[in-house]
Amino acid sequence: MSRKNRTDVVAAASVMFAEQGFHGTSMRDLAKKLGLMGSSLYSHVVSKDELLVDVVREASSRFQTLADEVATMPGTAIQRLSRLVHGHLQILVKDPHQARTFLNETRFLPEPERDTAVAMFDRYQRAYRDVLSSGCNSGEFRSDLDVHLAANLVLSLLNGTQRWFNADGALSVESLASEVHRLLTLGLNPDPEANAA
Amino acid sequence: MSRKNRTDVVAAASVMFAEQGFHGTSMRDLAKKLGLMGSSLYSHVVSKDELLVDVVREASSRFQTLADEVATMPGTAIQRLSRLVHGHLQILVKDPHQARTFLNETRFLPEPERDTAVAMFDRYQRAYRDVLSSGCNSGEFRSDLDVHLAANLVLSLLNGTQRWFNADGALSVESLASEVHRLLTLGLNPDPEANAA
DNA sequence: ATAACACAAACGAACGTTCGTTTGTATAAT
DNA sequence: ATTATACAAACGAACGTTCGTTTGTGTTAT
Repeated sequence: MSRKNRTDVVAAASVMFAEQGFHGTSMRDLAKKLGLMGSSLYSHVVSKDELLVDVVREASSRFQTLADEVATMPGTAIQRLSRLVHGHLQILVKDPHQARTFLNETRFLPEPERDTAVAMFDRYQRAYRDVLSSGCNSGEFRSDLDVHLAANLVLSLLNGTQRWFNADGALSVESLASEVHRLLTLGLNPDPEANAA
Repeated sequence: MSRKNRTDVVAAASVMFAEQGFHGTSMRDLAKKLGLMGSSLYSHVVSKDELLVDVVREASSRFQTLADEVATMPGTAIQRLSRLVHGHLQILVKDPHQARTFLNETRFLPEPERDTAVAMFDRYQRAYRDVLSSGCNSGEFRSDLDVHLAANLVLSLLNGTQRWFNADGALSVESLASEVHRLLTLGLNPDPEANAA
C-alpha cells in the first residue's frame, strides 16, 4: 500500500488494457488494482486516453529501436531476418501486456496519436520488406517472392505468438525464435541438407 | 428503413463488434446503424451478451465444419494441410467481421459460452495437429517437428491475415492461400526442385 | 532540532453523461 | 385478431472526470 507514481499507473494500465481491453477497463477497475480510489489516478494522469497513449508509445519505441538496428546491420539477409525474428519475439515476451495493448488497442487511440502509431508501424514493416527484398536479390530467397505479402505474413506469424506463447512454459523465447526462423526459411518439409548428409 | 429481424441485428452487431470492439459498441450505436432506437433492439434480442454469443457461435460452427471435413478427408498430409489453409482463409474472407469478432471478442463472452468457444477452438486446432503429425510419419514433413508448436504457428499465420488482407484488393483469397501454403511447406528459400530443373 | 512551508499523492463526494435494460403503448404485417 | 416490430420514456448502475480537502514527505528557515 505504498505511494504510487505515474510509472506504476501506466504499468498497471498496460496489464488491464491487455487483459480486459481499453473499453473493458474502467478507471475504477484500474485504481482498485493499484489499491487506490478512482479519483486518485488523476494525480498522475490527465485522462484515460493518455494512459493508452503512453503504453502504445513505449511499445512503438521498442519496435522502432529494433528496426533501426537492423537497418544498419551488416550480414546476410538470412542473418538480418533472424535478428528481426528474435528481436521482435523478445519484445513481445519481455512485456507481453504492453505488447498486447499495442497490438490490440492501438485502434482505440485518439487522433492524431492513432495515425502516428500506424505510420510508425508502417515504417517498422519496411525493415522487413528491405531485408526480404535484399534476400531476393542475393539469391537467399526465392526471386519471385512478393515482398510486401511476405512481410505481412512474417509479421502475422510473429504477432500471433502473443496469443498463446507462455514465457513460463517449457519453450524458451530463443527456441521459439529459432523454430520460427527455421519455418520461415526452410518450411515444414524435410530439410534437404539433412537428407544429403 | 424496412423492418428488421433478428438476423439483421446479429449481422450489424458482428460488423460493429469487429470494428469498435464489444465494449466499444453500445446498444444505441448498434441501433443507429440499423435505423432504430436503442430500445427496439430488445424486440429481437434479450441482451447484448446474447448478440456476441450468436456471432461467435456462427463463426465456431464454420470452423468446426472445416475441421470435420479434413478429419475424414483422404489424401496426403500436404493435400489436407492445403485444404485447411484454403478453407480457413475462405472463412476469414467470406465474413471478415464475423471472423474478427470471433478472434478478438470471444474473450468477452460470459461463461459458460466462453469456455465452450475455447474448447471448440482446441478441437479445431487438433485437426491441424493431426495433419501435421501424419505428415511427419509419412515423411512429408520433418520428423523432428514439434507438432503442437507448429500447429500454433500455422494458425497464427492464418489468423493474422485478418488484420491486413483486403478481399477487394489485387490479391485473391486463392492466391493468398497458395502463397501461405507454399511458405509453410517450402519456406522463403529458393525452391530446390526449381534449381534442379 | 524544530517549526513553517511547499508539493505530490490520495481521498470521498459529487458532477453530467452514457450504459444496458425495462415498461407501456402504438403501428405494421400475417 | 393476433403477433411481431418499433417507439418514447424511464430505470438504476456505471462511466470518466472534477471538486475541495486531507495526508504524507521532503525542504527551508529559524
